[in-house]
Amino acid sequence: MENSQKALVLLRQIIRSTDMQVKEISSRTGLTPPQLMVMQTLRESGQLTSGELAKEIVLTQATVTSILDRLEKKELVARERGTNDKRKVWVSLTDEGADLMKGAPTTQQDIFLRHFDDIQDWEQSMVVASLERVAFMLNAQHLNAAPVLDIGQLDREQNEDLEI
Amino acid sequence: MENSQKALVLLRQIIRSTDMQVKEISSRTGLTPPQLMVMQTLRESGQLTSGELAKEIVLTQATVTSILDRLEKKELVARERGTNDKRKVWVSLTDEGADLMKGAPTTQQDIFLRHFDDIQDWEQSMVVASLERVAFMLNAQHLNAAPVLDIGQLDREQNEDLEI
DNA sequence: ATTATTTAATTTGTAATGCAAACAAATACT
DNA sequence: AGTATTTGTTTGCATTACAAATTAAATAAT
Repeated sequence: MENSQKALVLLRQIIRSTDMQVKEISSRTGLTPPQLMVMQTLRESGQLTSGELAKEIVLTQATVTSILDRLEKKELVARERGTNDKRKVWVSLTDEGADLMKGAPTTQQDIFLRHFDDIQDWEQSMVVASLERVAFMLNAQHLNAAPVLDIGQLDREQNEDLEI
Repeated sequence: MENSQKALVLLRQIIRSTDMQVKEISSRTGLTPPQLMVMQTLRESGQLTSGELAKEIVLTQATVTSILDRLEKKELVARERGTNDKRKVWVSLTDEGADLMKGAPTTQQDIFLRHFDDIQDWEQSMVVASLERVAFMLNAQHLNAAPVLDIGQLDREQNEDLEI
């Protein structure tokens, strides 16, 4: 098999594997995948406004609002109106929410890290370098998307958005 | 930053990038992500029964049924009752559906491949080896989490190639 | 052969995403 | 002041996703 084909198959395996882990952690915590994503983001970033949260996980504000409604009802997150700018709504994990996230959710990373730490130093560097390569190729692909595709469909898609 | 942390961040980038590409292709083809996944699977595997399809994309039959309902209404897939075993329902792309999938959907791979082909041979090998490493680490992690996965399935899936 | 069990897919009912559009409130701009 | 923009919510709608119940067909058991 070609190297390129191998790479694609492996990528798909990685994606799928990660996806299934997300589902597993979700069911273990009693959260849906989007809810889990919100919780993880909050754990990492601490306090965020609803809008920042939406941007971070690439969903509409409306969608995030409804997700937060349910998490708030479960008392896993708390909303607090900004005192300075009263339009803003600051969202954070409650103690209960932080507790929940302390348990299962890290396991995904933990087990990966345990394996990762087991391999040789040079191999770690190799893996990182390769992932950088792949990320770049995928990312370039995203930034390039419109010009190359040009399926003649509707929009022209200006690609000014850069991130990393 | 630690190698392991770098690896995790990169992995997340890769996942996110892929996710956004899926969304992009979806909106371009006028399909939802799950619908796209069904279409892609059908394009690859040709004719499948509803149940095989569900297993392949890891969703319930009930869910697949409703997705197929909509794809059938758009005349992108066709359902045909099995003549031999009349319980089975064979699903396949219509000409229209195949046409739609001929356009954008492959581009994801195409652009990646173009970049991939550009890099040196030794680097390709390195990337593949690294992805194998990562896939293994993620996989082991998954197998750890869900101890035993239904042995009955393995019997039935002797013809299946890459399933984890 | 008749009954029971299993298999394959659908139907039903319910919760949750996800978005666009409309909306309200606070802030910024001129 | 008066208008525009930002921030978040609400509303309405299509879709996903699943469990449980259901239908129909095939297979097993007695």
